Amino acid sequence: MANSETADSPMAILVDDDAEVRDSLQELLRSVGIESMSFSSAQDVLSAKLPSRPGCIVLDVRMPGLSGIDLQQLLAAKDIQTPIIFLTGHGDIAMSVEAMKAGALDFLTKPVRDQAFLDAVSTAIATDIARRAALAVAQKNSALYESLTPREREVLSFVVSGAMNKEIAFGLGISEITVKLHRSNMMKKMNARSVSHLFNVCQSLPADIQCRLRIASAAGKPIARPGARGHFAN
Amino acid sequence: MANSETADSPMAILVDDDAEVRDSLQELLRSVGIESMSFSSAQDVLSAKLPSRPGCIVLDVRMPGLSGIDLQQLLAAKDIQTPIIFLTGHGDIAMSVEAMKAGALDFLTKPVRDQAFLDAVSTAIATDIARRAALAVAQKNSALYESLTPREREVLSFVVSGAMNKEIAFGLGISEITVKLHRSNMMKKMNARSVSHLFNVCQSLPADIQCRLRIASAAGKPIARPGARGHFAN
DNA sequence: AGGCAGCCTATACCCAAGTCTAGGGTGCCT
DNA sequence: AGGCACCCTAGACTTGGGTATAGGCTGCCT
Repeated sequence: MANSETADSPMAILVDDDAEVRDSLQELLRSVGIESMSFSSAQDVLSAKLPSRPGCIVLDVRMPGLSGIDLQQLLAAKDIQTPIIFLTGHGDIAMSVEAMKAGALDFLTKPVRDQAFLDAVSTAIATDIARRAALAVAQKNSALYESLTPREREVLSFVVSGAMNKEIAFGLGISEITVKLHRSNMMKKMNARSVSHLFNVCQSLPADIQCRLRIASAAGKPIARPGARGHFAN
Repeated sequence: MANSETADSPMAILVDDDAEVRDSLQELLRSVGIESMSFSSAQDVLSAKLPSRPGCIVLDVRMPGLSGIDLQQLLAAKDIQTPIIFLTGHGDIAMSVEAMKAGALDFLTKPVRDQAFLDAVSTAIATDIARRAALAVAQKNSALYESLTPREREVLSFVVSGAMNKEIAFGLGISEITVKLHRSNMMKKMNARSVSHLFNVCQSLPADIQCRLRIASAAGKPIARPGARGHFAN
């Protein structure tokens, strides 16, 4: 039926060693219009090229070879953050708690009520759509940041920390006018019209870059300061 | 032993209907220098005045009257966000998953290994310390925000959205010079030296206030704009 | 050797932001 | 009626940020 949309329609990934389970779940998902693909082992998932579509991964825990829990960790190590739902007949509390702490979105037990399963999958897909949207923004902005020269990045650090041009100039040991140049170029590259916009762009930047920003700007210390520069005092 | 420190030392709260369990856990915690108080029912916790110290709540699930799960929800409703650890002999996977989804930090089963219990409590306490630190900052900044007049709050919204004074003036239907006045007063009250600092202050503001900011500033739209004002173009 | 990117500097000018002073209006509380 | 908080406005001025133009330096690639 619905097959023409290989684009961005959600895709559930089922991993279970029991073919019967896979088929019935796929059928169930198809009945509500959710496409799915299935694997019979964790290894198959790792070696397969997963589609870059919003979706979720439904994992059995006990399988020959790698367990579902193992796969969860391996996927995390590969930085694959597609939401994971566990679905198992052989689990215990400790296992479910570990899985949840490791970021699983849900942990269902077989036999599962159809509606409970569909709800979990829907929630997971919605989560993934939101996650991917945020990721897309982060990557776009990350590319902007990468286009900056070293100097421009230093200036950026100072700017987001609230330093004035003259402070930046002092901090970098260059003239204020040069700071203006770098700053101006940086703002253009970051596609920011004002400091506020710059902040918004920086906000949705990968965590590692944000760290670099804060560390670098530690020199330019902001925060408080009662009678700083004849401004507020008086 | 350690009793003189009623100040900010951590305090675990144990809730279990079994006096023997309570006593042995308290003893265990005392052995590693963690103070604790215990309750025999969920009702007692709700009616008691909980100490405002960093800590965690250790909850049995099955108790006469309100269950641990019930108590978790009631505490959440009362906006008490002290980390919760479940410790139960009568749980199932569904229950543990629901508890974890509802924000529980851990879900242990009796009999519990001493070390596992202590680890969970330590982690929870550390979490709470961090949470409370963040909360303290949020409350301080929230107080700053509350001290603003309605006009100043409107101006703040525009400022964080990157609007220029003249845009703010147009948006509010007042003169640019009045905007400067409000803006200046607002910056002083918010204890911010620059737009960047203002942003940092706003960042650590309660979520509800941040919402108000964004909604209000939706009028002043930021983002992109190729040839906006003769600046970049040319 | 020439071209290019990145870095630094300078002068000059414009505009946006912030301050100071000095007013006028409203509504609320005592 | 006076005091106060909040809101609005104006003119004159200072400072900070941004642009344009114009130049010199290094190092890398072709």
